[in-house]
This record gives sequence, C-alpha cells and structure tokens, in this order.
Amino acid sequence: MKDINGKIRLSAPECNSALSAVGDALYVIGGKWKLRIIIALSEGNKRFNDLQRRVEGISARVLSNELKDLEMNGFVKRMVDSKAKPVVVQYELTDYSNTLEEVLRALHNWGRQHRENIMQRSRKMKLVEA
Amino acid sequence: MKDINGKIRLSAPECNSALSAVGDALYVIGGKWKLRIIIALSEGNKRFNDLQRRVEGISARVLSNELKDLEMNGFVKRMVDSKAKPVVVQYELTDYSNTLEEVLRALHNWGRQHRENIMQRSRKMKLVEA
DNA sequence: CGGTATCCGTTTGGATACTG
DNA sequence: CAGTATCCAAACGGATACCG
Repeated sequence: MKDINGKIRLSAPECNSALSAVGDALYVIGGKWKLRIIIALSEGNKRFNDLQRRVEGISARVLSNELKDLEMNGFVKRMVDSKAKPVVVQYELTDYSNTLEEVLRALHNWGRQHRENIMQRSRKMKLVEA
Repeated sequence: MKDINGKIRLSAPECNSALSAVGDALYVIGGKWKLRIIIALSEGNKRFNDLQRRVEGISARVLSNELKDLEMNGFVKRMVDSKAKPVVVQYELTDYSNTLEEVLRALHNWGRQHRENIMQRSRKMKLVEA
C-alpha cells in the first residue's frame, strides 16, 4: 500500500479496484448535499423545514430531490404520522446509514485537520507580509 | 457517538462540527473527479494523456481544470522536464495527498461493500420474480 | 504531446408562487 | 407544514478545432 517514501502506492489491480469502488461510492453519496443531510439527521429525526434550516444553504427543491434519492438508496426513511393534524412528516436514518460511519469519521477528521492547516498557512503568510 | 440501538447519534455541537468539517472536506475534494484523479496518480506519476486514459470518462478540458484545482490546493505537482524534446510533463502527488489515506480507504471499503449489497439485493429480486 | 478557446446543448438550481 | 410547478439564469461540460 505504501512505498519506500511512505507515499501511498497502488498496484494496477489495486488502482482499478479503488477507482471502481470509490466511483460506486461517489455515485450514491457524492454531491454537495447527501452527506450533510445524513449528518444532520444523525442529530435526530427531523421534519422537512427543520432539516432545511439545519443544512445551511439548501433550497426546498434541492432538499426534496435529495431526500427522494436518499430514500431510494436506503439511507433515509420518510415517516408519516397521519393521526396528527395537520399530518406530521419526519425523516429518519435507516440502519444502512450506519455503514457510513467510517466514511463520515474519516471525512470529519480530514476536514478539521485541513482547516487547521489552511489557517496556519494563512497565519504564516501574514507574518511574512508584516 | 452511538445511541442505545447502535445508531450514530450526534449531539448538537458534534453535529455542527461534523457539518462544517465535512463541508470543508467536500469543498476541496468533492465532485466527480478529484479523488479519482488522486487515486490514478497513486499508481504512479503520469502524463496528461495517460492520466486521461486512466480516469475513464473525463474530458481533456475537465481534466485540465481539475488538475489546476488540485495543484492550487496542494495535492498535485506539475513537473516539467524541459530537457526532453519534445518537453515532457508529468503529474505527481504531493505529500499532502497522503493525508487522504483514511478517507480513500473508507470510501474504497464502503464502495466495495455497497456494491456487494446491491448485487445481493438484485439476486434476491430475481429469485422472487422467478 | 499537452493542453486551450470557442461554440453550444444540457443540467442545475434559485426565486417565486402555489397546493393540500 | 411539506412540499411541487414553473420560469429562468448560470454553470457545466462535450465536441471540435486549434496552437506551440
């Protein structure tokens, strides 16, 4: 997996495997919103408008489409309580969403670290300027 | 991190942190091609056209833009050997790309597992039909 | 080879209004 | 509230031609 310099080094078959698997993954959870919606729902079940508020910047139309996609792919369940008046709709993560734990953890860690790196770089830039 | 049913359960601050960190991550490595290009380059340094062949479906224009982006963000280095005639250009991963190892591993594993799940589901569907 | 420029159809997505 | 329909502008991206 790693070469003599500590760099990731893939053999041709490993590379093929990675390209196709990561391609499959991006196909279902790629895009700007899917993972964010899943993260927002891991805070707890949410109604449509709550969810829209939690996922900053998403429009109702896009949220609606993304939810349909996520439901189709088994990540999200749409729960309707028709006894309530007016009817209450809640979105809930399925068990299948749990399989994303590692992916989410990795992205979370990387994103946090990356932000720190960027901030350090920009602090250094300012020191050089001054 | 997990609730009583084994589901991922984020507190409000954890959710905020995840949303912003994952948002940062997707901002730089999101999109259809960035990770694939990085994976292709972990097989070894490549010239432009080789890279285009390795990353199936990408057009020269898009590859060109993506490479500029990846270079700007410190994932890729463009190496020019001007002694050669005609000049040879190679793309190489930087050390910073190594920080993506966990992310790539997680996506690779998840993607492979997901494909298997899908295939099983469709096999079952066929049994039910028959 | 390693790209870039241009043209142009397709897709995306915001804003707004509207429905049950 | 929980969306959907419509309109429209901007972004995306393929095809092609072209350059050093």
